[in-house]
Amino acid sequence: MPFDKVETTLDLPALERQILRFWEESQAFEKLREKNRGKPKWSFLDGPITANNPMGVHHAWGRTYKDLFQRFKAMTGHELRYQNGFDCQGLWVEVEVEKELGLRSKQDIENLVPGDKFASIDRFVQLCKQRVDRFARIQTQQSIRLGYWMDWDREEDWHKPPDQRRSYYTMSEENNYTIWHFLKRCHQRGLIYRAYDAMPWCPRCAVGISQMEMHEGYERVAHRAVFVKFPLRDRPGENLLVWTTTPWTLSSNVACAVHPELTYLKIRHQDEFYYVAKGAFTYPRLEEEFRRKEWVEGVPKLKTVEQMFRERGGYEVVGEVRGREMLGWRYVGPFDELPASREAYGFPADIAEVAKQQNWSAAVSAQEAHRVIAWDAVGETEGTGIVHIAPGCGAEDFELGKREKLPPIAPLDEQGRFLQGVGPLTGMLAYEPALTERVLDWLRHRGLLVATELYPHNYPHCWRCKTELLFRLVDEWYIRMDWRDEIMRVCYEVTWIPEFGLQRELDWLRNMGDWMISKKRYWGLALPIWVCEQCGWFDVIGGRQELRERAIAGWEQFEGHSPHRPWIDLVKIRCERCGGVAARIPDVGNPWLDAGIVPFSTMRYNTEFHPDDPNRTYWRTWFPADFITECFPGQFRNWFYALLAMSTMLVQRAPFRTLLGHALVRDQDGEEMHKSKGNAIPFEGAADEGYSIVTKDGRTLTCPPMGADLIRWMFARHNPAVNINFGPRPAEEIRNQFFLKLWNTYAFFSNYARLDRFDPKLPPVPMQRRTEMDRWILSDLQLLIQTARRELNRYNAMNVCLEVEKFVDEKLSNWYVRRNRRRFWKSEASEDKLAAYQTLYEVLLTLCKLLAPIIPFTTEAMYQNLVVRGRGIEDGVLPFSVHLCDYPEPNDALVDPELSQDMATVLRVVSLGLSARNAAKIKVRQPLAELKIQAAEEQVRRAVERFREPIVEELNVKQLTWVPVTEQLVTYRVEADAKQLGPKFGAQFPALLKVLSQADALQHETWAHHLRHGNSITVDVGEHAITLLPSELQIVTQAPKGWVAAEERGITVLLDTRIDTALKLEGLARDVVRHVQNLRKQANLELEDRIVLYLHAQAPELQAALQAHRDYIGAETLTIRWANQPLGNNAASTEVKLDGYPLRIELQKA
RNA sequence: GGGCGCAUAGCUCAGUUGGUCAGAGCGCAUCCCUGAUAAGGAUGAGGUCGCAGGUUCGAAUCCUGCUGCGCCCA
Repeated sequence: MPFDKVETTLDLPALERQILRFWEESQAFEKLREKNRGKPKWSFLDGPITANNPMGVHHAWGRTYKDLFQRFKAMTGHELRYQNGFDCQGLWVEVEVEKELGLRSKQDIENLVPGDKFASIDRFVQLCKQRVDRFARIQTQQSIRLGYWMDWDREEDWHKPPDQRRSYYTMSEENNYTIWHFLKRCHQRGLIYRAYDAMPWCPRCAVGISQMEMHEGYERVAHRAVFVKFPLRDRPGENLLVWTTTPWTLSSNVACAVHPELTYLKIRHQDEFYYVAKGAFTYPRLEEEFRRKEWVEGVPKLKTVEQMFRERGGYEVVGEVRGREMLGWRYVGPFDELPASREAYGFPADIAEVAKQQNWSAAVSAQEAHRVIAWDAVGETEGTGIVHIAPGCGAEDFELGKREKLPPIAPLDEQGRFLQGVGPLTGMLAYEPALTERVLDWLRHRGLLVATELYPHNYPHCWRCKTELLFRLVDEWYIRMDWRDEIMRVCYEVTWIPEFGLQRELDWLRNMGDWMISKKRYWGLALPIWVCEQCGWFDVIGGRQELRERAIAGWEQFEGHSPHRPWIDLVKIRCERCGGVAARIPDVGNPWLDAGIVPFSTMRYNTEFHPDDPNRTYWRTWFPADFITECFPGQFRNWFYALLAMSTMLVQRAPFRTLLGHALVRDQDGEEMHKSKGNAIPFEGAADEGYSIVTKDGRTLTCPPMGADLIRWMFARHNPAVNINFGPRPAEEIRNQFFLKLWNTYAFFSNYARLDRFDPKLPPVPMQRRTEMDRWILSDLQLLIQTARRELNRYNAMNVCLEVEKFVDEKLSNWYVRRNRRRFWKSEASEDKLAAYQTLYEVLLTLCKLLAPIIPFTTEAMYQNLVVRGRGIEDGVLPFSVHLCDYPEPNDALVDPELSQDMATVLRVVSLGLSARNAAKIKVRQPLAELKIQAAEEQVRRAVERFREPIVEELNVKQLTWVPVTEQLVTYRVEADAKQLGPKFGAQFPALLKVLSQADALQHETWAHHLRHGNSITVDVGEHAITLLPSELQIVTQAPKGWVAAEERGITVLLDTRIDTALKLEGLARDVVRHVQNLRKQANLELEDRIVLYLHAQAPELQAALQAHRDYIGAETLTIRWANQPLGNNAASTEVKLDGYPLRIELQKA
């Protein structure tokens, strides 16, 4: 069974496609599951990926970890679940479906089937499900391409409902009903409540935006800001000067706030008086931003308030008043004549009703309530220091309103359109420019408008559709989180990687508000809250069975549908308070509920769905998960939070034991990846198809595919706590630095083993009869196995990869193979050659298994050749795939610490020798007579004696001499650092130099000795004794004439640089060999081809070299016949120059 | 304003029981190799390990304060 020939040009994507077919045909994954069935369990819980778009390359980071640790656990003999998860429900899917259909509003959605809201919602929800299915399929294919082994859905599975598929889907019935169970538990503890708040609202999506979502949508825009006067009621001719960037909210003004401790100016301007904060009056607003160009194109610099008054005819400061003295002043609001300002408890009526019930407001209208109130948050750096308060149009305003018992005016419907009762604004959209103009007209007509300006600021936009947000007073449902201490306790059960994860999670838990769980949308968890329209009673339903039992209407129509809108909305239950009919609230749920329940919903916790396992045996087996891993930014308040909160509520335990968080993927220059910037990399592009990116300087760069293994390695070798800079440049680096070295070492082995018909099944050469080099590489290999096992068990892939890179590069490729090439090249079979093959074979095979979890394709390809082709598995001893192998165990008998240490020393000595050659500018091909080595440590001597031969060969010297420390090898001189000492001593410096240069050798040695021990020296210059610091002097090593020295950390080497004729000729011969080899290659000869060679030179020196080293040249170049005459036209030929002398080379295959 | 994290060579980053740890890669310089070849190798220059204190025989590593940056929260 010969080994296959291995090409040294590695086409990773092509190789991977081949391996994917092999796995598919050989059922490798299924065989692996069979192999591990019944073994100890290792429970991995997949965080669901949002099935809304194709995966980007950034998803591959987490998925690399997921796969590699699962594979590692499989190879160490564990049974796993291999269940992937898809996140299905939520606004993000809705928005994409809307885009596809060209829908612009909720009205459009509800009119998908014209005139039939129920059918429209049904259709929309179906389309959302279909989109999820579409992208779940795509992501499945992509994940398979990454080499991610999971129990993926197959063709037949896609036709089944989500509950019956292999992956889990958060839209499944079991998932939704299990959340109901959780919410019911919350309700039983009295934690579910409904509350009103003035919250950010997207008028296009007609939905509330949570604080967290709002952070994602800030953009700098310029708004028309207005200065408006509010006439004071009991002070004729006097006005408050108010400023706002949202003129539409003036329609809902109820109060004005001042800071009680600020000083306010009273200003006379055109026979009227204005109040404005003293600091605000002259404050250079946004000057810093203007200077830093954090600005909006085309917007002029802002004026100070003072400047505006001056431009409008001047002003005069006539007095000062403290904010606290202004409290309670009553004023006339700009829209007081409209009905909305005249309703007691506020506007519109339903809000007023709530305000009355909840005691937010006194029994007054906005018009009656107008007054100056105190607020500590009022500042002087924007506006006028007098803040207009509209409790129906801002979160802080709403809080203030409740404190002051002010009636809220909430003038907008859910699309941001003004309701009836707001006069000329009625029917207009709050965010349309025409509305602002109408407000300005209204103010102008009444003489209230003092000035307008364009004001640039960061304003929140909808994170999905980019529409500017408004603030609306709406009711939402919440889970009260006053049981946060319970969750915090549970956090300590978890091993957090990185460790600071615990602190972050605790910090979030300490500071988070109540959990808003409702969204006024269509596609998502149907919140199981039924409300009585008569009396306001509500209850939470805990599952399908309970709903069926309590349904008084609609169950028949609903039955057979998943618990989604609109069907679930048909089911009514009995109000237990008044006996009326309770209907489900139309809201859908927060998607983090969907993802947070999965430790229960995917593990047969819900006995309604698993009547065959009433004691939850399965759940007890797999809960809690041993391991989860996700991208951490954001997840401390999202998935991790939801998991911990829900599990704490249900079972008072953490649902996972270890959490590995990783940071973000950036482009190769450290910039955030964005499709619009052109620097984002699609997954297929990186893995398989090639891709292009736009670089920092705007050029488009077309890049070849990396292959999945290269992607995986780049992620695996990175520190998970730090953002990764990902792109073609680092990919190329890693490819050359690691992949090609591993691959070419493997190719080297395979190709020679093939020629030699090496049989891996031969009895092993005993260790005592292997070379020290063999035993060394095997020893270090055991240490590598130890490291890999230890670090993977700690979920630290980076340490494994970095150690492996070092091993492959420094030890295996650049030392072991390089030093041992000739053992493989020898033509005769010998025990030494067999030992070399067996050693390298074991190293490569072990590396295969060691790395199989990280780079499953490359290692499989290597394994197929090394084992299946090269050894044969027909005896059934060895598995047919590397992934069915056991993970390597270190063999302590092969560990030899002394040997490892000695080899490390040898590498240092060689490096020193090369340094010396470099200093002498003599290339390694030129042999030299002698190398002397000196060191104090006995261990160095042992190492040098032990590895005399490789050192001699590597440094190409004829003789290696050990020199005891008692013998003087080099001399030291001390030289002044003129840059430091010149300025220090000035005119004295030349004298100092003279003293140093005239001191004798012994004196210099003594000084050097002191300095080397970090001590200062004292020098007499004229009549002064000068103290010199080690940093001010340099120690110069001086070698004897004809020698060159190098020294480092207690080891000194001395190289004889004198080249006599014999050495010269040998050097020339080596050059000849090199040129012949070059020509062989040009002639496309195979490694093993024998040749006829013709060499011709005129120069006597060259002739002498050819003659003296004829046998050597012949042996090196596989020459079996020497030609005395030129070989003619069929031969490959060339003319080269050696040391300036021409040499003619001709050769042909023998 | 509070929390968390980061700060090591021009760039990107390794460096956990505090003791040859001052490192790697890229870039740069000089050179080598030319059967790993649209690769590879060697050598070299380059850092007060953010700043200031403290603990210790000894600190890049532990503690405190400060500065700067990032993220989160208010």
